[in-house]
Amino acid sequence: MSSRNLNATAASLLGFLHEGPLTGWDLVATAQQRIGDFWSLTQSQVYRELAAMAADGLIEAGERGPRDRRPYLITDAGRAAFAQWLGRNPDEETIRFPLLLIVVFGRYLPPERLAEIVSHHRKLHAARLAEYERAREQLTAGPADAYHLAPLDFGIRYEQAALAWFDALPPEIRGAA
Amino acid sequence: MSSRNLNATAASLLGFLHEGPLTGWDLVATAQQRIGDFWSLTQSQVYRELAAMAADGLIEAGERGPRDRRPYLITDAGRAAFAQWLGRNPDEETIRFPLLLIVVFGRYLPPERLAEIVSHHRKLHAARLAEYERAREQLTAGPADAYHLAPLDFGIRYEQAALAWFDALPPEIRGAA
DNA sequence: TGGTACATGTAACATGTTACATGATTAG
DNA sequence: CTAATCATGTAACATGTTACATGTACCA
Repeated sequence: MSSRNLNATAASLLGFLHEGPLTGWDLVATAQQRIGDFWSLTQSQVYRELAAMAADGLIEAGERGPRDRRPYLITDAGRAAFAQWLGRNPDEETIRFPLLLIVVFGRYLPPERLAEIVSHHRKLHAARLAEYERAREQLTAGPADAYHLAPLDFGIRYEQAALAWFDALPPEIRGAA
Repeated sequence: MSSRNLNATAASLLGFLHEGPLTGWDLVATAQQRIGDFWSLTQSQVYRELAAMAADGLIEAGERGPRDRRPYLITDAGRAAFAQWLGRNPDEETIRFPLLLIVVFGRYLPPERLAEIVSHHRKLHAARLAEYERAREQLTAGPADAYHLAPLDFGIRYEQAALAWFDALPPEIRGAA
């Protein structure tokens, strides 16, 4: 019961556990699929948070199943902690964009190399946009779920804005016309 | 000379030191102003990286000036390390967007509260857009500097996309019409 | 029967955050 | 003379990343 206060990663795990017991492994997969586009986490982190939350009484481990699967269930204390976290004003987003650092210091790089880096990243964004659009088709095929659609819609708008930015870059950065 | 390889934060400090010697304090201010919108760093981190880079021979401390100001100058090894870092393929950006977590779990929150949170964040984004636009006016007033303008342009497009997203949210999330 | 995917966990380290301690200089 | 700002730095801790160790079950 060390009772640190909940971070967003731990809180998200509690969120998923509202839908039923899940193992660490399942939680990693669920989180990557459902929030991975705007909230990254690793397997190590998940097991660490699960151990801490179990110690704090927010979750409880069930019996081990096949392959040592160990499902966790949320407790009433866990539900309360989640509700408390959810009602707080969330922090503003942080963006860490290494490519923009390269651009800022672009004068120190041979122009062709800069253009190559930029063009490579444009491709990555185009691919992500395509992926998001496929995901949206899948989501909108089933019953409407505004809460899942909204973040995806953000991703789509974000990638569209990014592509427009790439295309508007001046020749010093983007390379030959 | 422990020679870890350069992280983006340390590399950025080296980038700024190309323009002349700066103290830790100056570097914090410079970094926050020039790259703070897409690469956050704290004062603690800067002093830590400076100590590490000095130990690695990438920078050298000059004589202490008034108020114990301690300017650092980049060495040839530092310039080489920077060039090497700059030429690498940068990682993809990471976005950590707590508001989207709240939205994903929005079904567990009273609708008015969700709408309130969302509306508050919309205001923050509108304010950031206004700030960026002011900054762009200032930048475009002087001699054109594509390398600084480009990241700012990204910020503007990003905030515009964000605002459009807010305005397109369905009533379940955004609140009453 | 051998490879792949499933599953848990630890260790070590890098990075990021918050708070504090200390003192110098400047402006009012 | 006093408050604000400048300036350096440390300490403690939270979070994020990478690599590894161990073993299970399924499927071709």
